[in-house]
Amino acid sequence: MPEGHVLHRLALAFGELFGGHVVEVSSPQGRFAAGAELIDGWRLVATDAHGKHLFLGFAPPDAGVASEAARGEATGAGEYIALAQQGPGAEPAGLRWLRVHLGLYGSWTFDGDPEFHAPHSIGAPRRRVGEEERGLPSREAPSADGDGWQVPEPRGQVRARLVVGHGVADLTGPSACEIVDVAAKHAVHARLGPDPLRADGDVEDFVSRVRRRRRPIGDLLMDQSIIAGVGNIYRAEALYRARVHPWRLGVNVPPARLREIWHDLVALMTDGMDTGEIVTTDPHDRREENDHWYVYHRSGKPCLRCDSTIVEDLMANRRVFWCPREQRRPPRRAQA
DNA sequence: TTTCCATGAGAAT
DNA sequence: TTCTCCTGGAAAT
Repeated sequence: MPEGHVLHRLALAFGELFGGHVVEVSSPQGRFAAGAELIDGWRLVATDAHGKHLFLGFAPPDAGVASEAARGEATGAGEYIALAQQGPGAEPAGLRWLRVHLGLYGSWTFDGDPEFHAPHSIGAPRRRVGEEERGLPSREAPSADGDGWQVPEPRGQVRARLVVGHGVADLTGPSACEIVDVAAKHAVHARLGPDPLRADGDVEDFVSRVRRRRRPIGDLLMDQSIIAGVGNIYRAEALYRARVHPWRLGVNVPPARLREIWHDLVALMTDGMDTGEIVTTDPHDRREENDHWYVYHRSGKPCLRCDSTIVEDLMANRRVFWCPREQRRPPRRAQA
Protein backbone atom coordinates (compact mmCIF):
# COMPACT_ATOMS: atom_id res chain seq x y z
CA MET A 1 0.00 0.00 0.00
CA PRO A 2 2.67 2.43 -0.89
CA GLU A 3 1.75 6.05 -1.40
CA GLY A 4 3.49 8.38 -3.79
CA HIS A 5 6.56 9.04 -1.68
CA VAL A 6 7.55 5.38 -2.06
CA LEU A 7 7.49 5.56 -5.85
CA HIS A 8 9.63 8.67 -5.90
CA ARG A 9 11.99 7.02 -3.46
CA LEU A 10 12.14 4.03 -5.77
CA ALA A 11 12.82 6.22 -8.80
CA LEU A 12 15.77 7.74 -6.95
CA ALA A 13 17.01 4.35 -5.79
CA PHE A 14 16.87 2.88 -9.27
CA GLY A 15 18.71 5.84 -10.66
CA GLU A 16 21.47 5.56 -8.11
CA LEU A 17 21.78 1.80 -8.18
CA PHE A 18 20.99 0.92 -11.79
CA GLY A 19 21.29 4.21 -13.64
CA GLY A 20 23.54 4.02 -16.69
CA HIS A 21 24.00 0.29 -16.37
CA VAL A 22 23.05 -2.48 -18.73
CA VAL A 23 20.39 -4.49 -16.91
CA GLU A 24 19.55 -8.16 -17.09
CA VAL A 25 15.76 -8.36 -16.94
CA SER A 26 13.79 -11.53 -16.38
CA SER A 27 10.55 -12.80 -14.92
CA PRO A 28 11.21 -15.71 -12.56
CA GLN A 29 7.48 -16.09 -12.05
CA GLY A 30 6.89 -16.03 -15.80
CA ARG A 31 4.00 -13.60 -15.97
CA PHE A 32 6.21 -10.81 -17.27
CA ALA A 33 8.36 -12.98 -19.52
CA ALA A 34 7.34 -11.32 -22.79
CA GLY A 35 7.86 -7.83 -21.43
CA ALA A 36 11.17 -8.67 -19.81
CA GLU A 37 12.47 -9.88 -23.16
CA LEU A 38 11.85 -6.45 -24.67
CA ILE A 39 14.35 -4.72 -22.38
CA ASP A 40 16.65 -7.53 -21.32
CA GLY A 41 20.20 -6.35 -21.84
CA TRP A 42 19.15 -2.74 -22.34
CA ARG A 43 20.54 0.23 -20.44
CA LEU A 44 18.62 2.16 -17.80
CA VAL A 45 18.96 5.79 -18.87
CA ALA A 46 16.01 7.52 -17.22
CA THR A 47 13.72 7.24 -14.23
CA ASP A 48 10.41 8.90 -13.58
CA ALA A 49 7.60 8.82 -11.06
CA HIS A 50 4.17 10.40 -11.13
CA GLY A 51 1.74 9.68 -8.35
CA LYS A 52 1.89 5.97 -7.69
CA HIS A 53 3.41 5.09 -11.07
CA LEU A 54 7.09 4.29 -11.47
CA PHE A 55 8.75 4.51 -14.87
CA LEU A 56 12.15 3.11 -15.78
CA GLY A 57 13.42 4.15 -19.21
CA PHE A 58 15.61 1.77 -21.19
CA ALA A 59 17.70 2.31 -24.31
CA PRO A 60 19.54 -0.27 -26.42
CA PRO A 61 22.92 -0.94 -24.82
CA ASP A 62 25.10 0.67 -27.46
CA ALA A 63 22.80 3.54 -28.37
CA GLY A 64 23.38 6.99 -27.00
CA VAL A 65 20.40 8.63 -25.43
CA ALA A 66 18.27 9.80 -28.28
CA SER A 67 17.18 13.29 -27.46
CA GLU A 68 19.17 16.46 -27.67
CA ALA A 69 18.24 17.37 -24.12
CA ALA A 70 19.69 14.17 -22.78
CA ARG A 71 23.03 14.38 -24.52
CA GLY A 72 25.89 14.61 -22.12
CA GLU A 73 23.73 13.76 -19.20
CA ALA A 74 22.96 10.12 -19.66
CA THR A 75 25.43 8.63 -22.02
CA GLY A 76 27.93 6.94 -19.79
CA ALA A 77 27.71 4.25 -17.16
CA GLY A 78 26.32 5.57 -13.93
CA GLU A 79 24.56 8.47 -15.60
CA TYR A 80 20.87 8.82 -16.08
CA ILE A 81 18.07 11.35 -16.14
CA ALA A 82 15.76 11.74 -13.17
CA LEU A 83 12.72 13.16 -14.87
CA ALA A 84 10.51 13.72 -11.83
CA GLN A 85 13.09 16.12 -10.46
CA GLN A 86 13.34 18.09 -13.68
CA GLY A 87 10.90 20.35 -15.39
CA PRO A 88 9.06 19.22 -18.49
CA GLY A 89 11.02 18.91 -21.69
CA ALA A 90 13.91 16.73 -20.62
CA GLU A 91 12.32 13.47 -21.65
CA PRO A 92 14.43 11.40 -24.04
CA ALA A 93 12.59 10.06 -27.07
CA GLY A 94 12.48 6.51 -28.27
CA LEU A 95 12.93 4.72 -24.97
CA ARG A 96 11.12 1.63 -23.83
CA TRP A 97 9.55 2.32 -20.49
CA LEU A 98 8.91 -0.17 -17.75
CA ARG A 99 5.78 1.05 -16.00
CA VAL A 100 5.10 -0.35 -12.53
CA HIS A 101 2.18 0.25 -10.22
CA LEU A 102 2.49 -1.49 -6.87
CA GLY A 103 -1.23 -1.56 -6.16
CA LEU A 104 -2.15 -3.01 -2.81
CA TYR A 105 0.67 -5.42 -2.21
CA GLY A 106 3.47 -4.73 -4.58
CA SER A 107 7.01 -4.29 -3.35
CA TRP A 108 10.57 -4.11 -4.59
CA THR A 109 13.30 -5.92 -2.71
CA PHE A 110 16.91 -4.99 -3.28
CA ASP A 111 19.98 -7.01 -2.54
CA GLY A 112 23.58 -6.65 -3.49
CA ASP A 113 27.18 -6.42 -2.51
CA PRO A 114 28.51 -3.66 -0.26
CA GLU A 115 29.20 -1.50 -3.30
CA PHE A 116 25.54 -1.78 -4.13
CA HIS A 117 24.54 0.81 -1.63
CA ALA A 118 21.65 0.29 0.77
CA PRO A 119 19.99 -3.01 0.13
CA HIS A 120 16.44 -2.52 1.18
CA SER A 121 12.86 -3.31 0.45
CA ILE A 122 10.55 -0.53 -0.54
CA GLY A 123 6.81 -0.61 -0.71
CA ALA A 124 6.32 -3.84 1.11
CA PRO A 125 2.81 -4.25 2.46
CA ARG A 126 2.09 -4.30 6.16
CA ARG A 127 5.38 -2.76 7.04
CA ARG A 128 5.15 -1.46 10.53
CA VAL A 129 5.82 2.20 10.67
CA GLY A 130 9.13 2.95 12.22
CA GLU A 131 10.56 -0.36 11.23
CA GLU A 132 13.84 0.07 9.49
CA GLU A 133 13.80 -0.61 5.81
CA ARG A 134 15.77 -3.74 5.44
CA GLY A 135 16.37 -6.20 2.71
CA LEU A 136 17.19 -9.83 2.68
CA PRO A 137 20.55 -10.70 4.06
CA SER A 138 22.83 -11.73 1.27
CA ARG A 139 22.96 -15.46 0.93
CA GLU A 140 26.61 -15.34 0.11
CA ALA A 141 28.69 -13.18 2.36
CA PRO A 142 31.82 -11.95 0.67
CA SER A 143 34.71 -14.16 1.65
CA ALA A 144 38.37 -13.40 2.01
CA ASP A 145 39.48 -15.28 -1.07
CA GLY A 146 37.53 -13.11 -3.43
CA ASP A 147 34.19 -14.82 -3.71
CA GLY A 148 31.85 -11.92 -4.26
CA TRP A 149 28.16 -11.43 -3.85
CA GLN A 150 25.95 -13.94 -5.59
CA VAL A 151 22.51 -13.27 -6.97
CA PRO A 152 20.11 -14.92 -4.50
CA GLU A 153 17.33 -17.28 -5.52
CA PRO A 154 14.03 -15.45 -6.11
CA ARG A 155 11.92 -15.44 -3.00
CA GLY A 156 8.17 -15.67 -3.48
CA GLN A 157 6.37 -14.74 -6.67
CA VAL A 158 8.91 -12.51 -8.38
CA ARG A 159 7.21 -10.90 -11.36
CA ALA A 160 10.26 -9.02 -12.55
CA ARG A 161 13.93 -9.26 -11.68
CA LEU A 162 16.49 -6.60 -12.58
CA VAL A 163 20.11 -7.60 -12.23
CA VAL A 164 23.32 -5.66 -12.62
CA GLY A 165 26.77 -6.91 -11.77
CA HIS A 166 26.59 -5.86 -8.16
CA GLY A 167 22.97 -6.06 -7.23
CA VAL A 168 19.42 -7.13 -7.89
CA ALA A 169 15.91 -5.73 -7.53
CA ASP A 170 12.95 -8.10 -7.33
CA LEU A 171 9.36 -6.99 -7.93
CA THR A 172 6.52 -8.91 -6.33
CA GLY A 173 2.78 -8.39 -6.35
CA PRO A 174 2.41 -5.35 -8.62
CA SER A 175 -0.95 -4.46 -10.05
CA ALA A 176 0.78 -3.26 -13.21
CA CYS A 177 4.09 -4.20 -14.77
CA GLU A 178 4.40 -3.58 -18.48
CA ILE A 179 6.54 -2.12 -21.23
CA VAL A 180 5.10 1.02 -22.80
CA ASP A 181 6.27 3.51 -25.41
CA VAL A 182 6.49 7.22 -24.79
CA ALA A 183 2.98 7.85 -26.09
CA ALA A 184 1.47 5.43 -23.59
CA LYS A 185 3.61 6.95 -20.87
CA HIS A 186 2.29 10.39 -21.74
CA ALA A 187 -1.26 9.06 -21.61
CA VAL A 188 -0.64 8.04 -18.01
CA HIS A 189 0.70 11.49 -17.12
CA ALA A 190 -2.31 13.06 -18.82
CA ARG A 191 -4.85 11.32 -16.65
CA LEU A 192 -3.02 12.10 -13.42
CA GLY A 193 -3.37 15.28 -11.44
CA PRO A 194 -0.43 17.34 -10.18
CA ASP A 195 2.02 15.49 -7.94
CA PRO A 196 3.37 17.33 -4.88
CA LEU A 197 6.71 15.56 -5.32
CA ARG A 198 7.28 16.45 -8.96
CA ALA A 199 9.11 19.51 -10.16
CA ASP A 200 6.13 20.35 -12.36
CA GLY A 201 3.57 19.94 -9.56
CA ASP A 202 1.40 23.02 -9.57
CA VAL A 203 -0.56 24.11 -6.53
CA GLU A 204 -2.98 26.24 -8.53
CA ASP A 205 -3.73 23.29 -10.77
CA PHE A 206 -4.63 21.31 -7.65
CA VAL A 207 -6.82 24.10 -6.32
CA SER A 208 -8.76 24.48 -9.52
CA ARG A 209 -9.33 20.74 -9.86
CA VAL A 210 -10.72 20.54 -6.34
CA ARG A 211 -12.88 23.62 -6.64
CA ARG A 212 -14.64 22.22 -9.67
CA ARG A 213 -16.02 19.26 -7.74
CA ARG A 214 -18.96 18.93 -5.43
CA ARG A 215 -17.45 15.90 -3.78
CA PRO A 216 -16.07 15.53 -0.26
CA ILE A 217 -12.51 16.78 0.05
CA GLY A 218 -11.54 13.45 1.61
CA ASP A 219 -12.70 11.71 -1.54
CA LEU A 220 -10.98 14.20 -3.83
CA LEU A 221 -7.61 13.80 -2.11
CA MET A 222 -7.73 10.09 -2.93
CA ASP A 223 -8.62 10.74 -6.56
CA GLN A 224 -5.42 10.47 -8.58
CA SER A 225 -6.79 12.74 -11.28
CA ILE A 226 -7.16 15.53 -8.71
CA ILE A 227 -3.83 15.11 -6.93
CA ALA A 228 -1.44 12.27 -7.68
CA GLY A 229 0.36 10.28 -5.04
CA VAL A 230 -1.80 10.86 -1.98
CA GLY A 231 -3.12 7.69 -0.36
CA ASN A 232 -5.19 6.90 2.69
CA ILE A 233 -2.60 7.90 5.28
CA TYR A 234 -1.57 11.23 3.77
CA ARG A 235 -5.24 11.98 3.07
CA ALA A 236 -6.27 11.52 6.68
CA GLU A 237 -3.22 13.23 8.14
CA ALA A 238 -3.21 16.25 5.83
CA LEU A 239 -6.88 16.94 6.56
CA TYR A 240 -6.25 16.68 10.28
CA ARG A 241 -3.29 19.04 10.12
CA ALA A 242 -5.35 21.53 8.11
CA ARG A 243 -8.30 21.06 10.48
CA VAL A 244 -10.62 20.22 7.61
CA HIS A 245 -13.41 17.69 7.99
CA PRO A 246 -13.14 14.91 5.40
CA TRP A 247 -16.76 15.30 4.35
CA ARG A 248 -16.60 18.96 3.59
CA LEU A 249 -17.23 19.46 -0.11
CA GLY A 250 -14.21 20.43 -2.18
CA VAL A 251 -16.03 23.42 -3.58
CA ASN A 252 -16.53 24.69 -0.02
CA VAL A 253 -12.90 24.54 1.05
CA PRO A 254 -11.36 27.99 0.69
CA PRO A 255 -8.52 28.18 -1.86
CA ALA A 256 -6.13 29.40 0.80
CA ARG A 257 -6.84 26.29 2.84
CA LEU A 258 -6.30 24.10 -0.21
CA ARG A 259 -2.96 25.76 -0.83
CA GLU A 260 -2.05 25.10 2.78
CA ILE A 261 -2.93 21.43 2.32
CA TRP A 262 -0.85 21.21 -0.84
CA HIS A 263 2.23 22.81 0.69
CA ASP A 264 1.88 20.63 3.77
CA LEU A 265 1.73 17.56 1.54
CA VAL A 266 4.86 18.70 -0.26
CA ALA A 267 6.66 18.87 3.07
CA LEU A 268 5.24 15.64 4.50
CA MET A 269 5.77 13.61 1.36
CA THR A 270 9.26 14.97 0.78
CA ASP A 271 10.11 13.84 4.27
CA GLY A 272 8.55 10.46 3.49
CA MET A 273 10.59 10.19 0.32
CA ASP A 274 13.77 10.98 2.22
CA THR A 275 13.17 8.67 5.17
CA GLY A 276 11.02 5.91 3.71
CA GLU A 277 8.36 6.27 6.34
CA ILE A 278 5.32 8.40 6.90
CA VAL A 279 5.58 10.58 9.98
CA THR A 280 3.09 13.41 10.27
CA THR A 281 3.09 14.30 13.95
CA ASP A 282 4.97 17.30 15.21
CA PRO A 283 7.50 16.19 17.85
CA HIS A 284 5.86 18.17 20.64
CA ASP A 285 2.54 16.40 20.02
CA ARG A 286 3.96 12.91 20.44
CA ARG A 287 3.10 11.22 23.71
CA GLU A 288 5.09 8.16 22.83
CA GLU A 289 8.03 7.86 20.57
CA ASN A 290 6.11 5.88 17.97
CA ASP A 291 3.16 8.27 17.71
CA HIS A 292 3.72 8.84 14.02
CA TRP A 293 0.16 9.69 13.02
CA TYR A 294 -2.59 11.88 14.41
CA VAL A 295 -5.66 10.03 13.19
CA TYR A 296 -4.85 7.26 10.72
CA HIS A 297 -5.72 3.89 12.33
CA ARG A 298 -6.30 5.64 15.63
CA SER A 299 -10.08 5.42 15.95
CA GLY A 300 -11.12 5.02 19.57
CA LYS A 301 -7.88 6.55 20.80
CA PRO A 302 -7.47 10.05 22.19
CA CYS A 303 -6.53 12.89 19.89
CA LEU A 304 -2.91 13.80 20.51
CA ARG A 305 -3.86 17.47 20.73
CA CYS A 306 -7.29 17.64 22.36
CA ASP A 307 -7.99 14.16 23.83
CA SER A 308 -11.22 13.80 21.89
CA THR A 309 -11.84 10.30 20.65
CA ILE A 310 -10.73 9.75 17.06
CA VAL A 311 -13.49 8.37 14.87
CA GLU A 312 -13.64 6.58 11.54
CA ASP A 313 -16.14 5.92 8.80
CA LEU A 314 -16.18 4.52 5.32
CA MET A 315 -15.79 6.86 2.37
CA ALA A 316 -15.90 5.25 -1.07
CA ASN A 317 -15.16 1.93 0.61
CA ARG A 318 -12.01 3.19 2.26
CA ARG A 319 -11.66 3.89 5.95
CA VAL A 320 -11.27 7.55 6.74
CA PHE A 321 -10.25 8.86 10.16
CA TRP A 322 -10.64 12.22 11.82
CA CYS A 323 -10.88 14.07 15.10
CA PRO A 324 -14.41 15.38 15.66
CA ARG A 325 -13.14 18.38 17.58
CA GLU A 326 -10.05 19.45 15.66
CA GLN A 327 -11.87 18.92 12.38
CA ARG A 328 -15.31 20.36 12.79
CA ARG A 329 -18.19 18.92 10.82
CA PRO A 330 -19.31 20.83 7.79
CA PRO A 331 -22.70 22.55 8.12
CA ARG A 332 -24.35 19.85 6.07
CA ARG A 333 -22.89 16.43 5.52
CA ALA A 334 -22.74 15.19 1.97
CA GLN A 335 -25.41 12.67 1.20
CA ALA A 336 -24.01 9.19 0.84
C1' DT B 1 -4.25 -23.88 10.12
C1' DT B 2 -7.39 -20.61 8.32
C1' DT B 3 -9.17 -16.13 7.88
C1' DC B 4 -8.75 -11.41 7.57
C1' DC B 5 -7.09 -7.35 6.05
C1' DA B 6 -4.15 -3.58 3.87
C1' DT B 7 -0.74 3.00 2.33
C1' DG B 8 -5.09 0.66 -4.84
C1' DA B 9 -7.64 1.03 -8.81
C1' DG B 10 -10.08 -0.65 -12.76
C1' DA B 11 -14.03 -3.28 -14.35
C1' DA B 12 -18.52 -4.97 -13.67
C1' DT B 13 -23.12 -4.39 -11.88
C1' DT C 1 -21.85 0.50 -5.24
C1' DT C 2 -19.72 -4.12 -5.57
C1' DC C 3 -16.43 -7.18 -7.47
C1' DT C 4 -11.86 -8.54 -8.63
C1' DC C 5 -6.90 -9.04 -8.80
C1' DC C 6 -2.03 -9.35 -7.11
C1' DT C 7 0.66 -11.04 -1.82
C1' DG C 8 1.96 -11.83 2.76
C1' DG C 9 1.80 -10.54 7.77
C1' DA C 10 -1.16 -10.65 11.71
C1' DA C 11 -5.12 -12.15 13.96
C1' DA C 12 -8.32 -15.63 14.76
C1' DT C 13 -9.45 -20.42 15.26
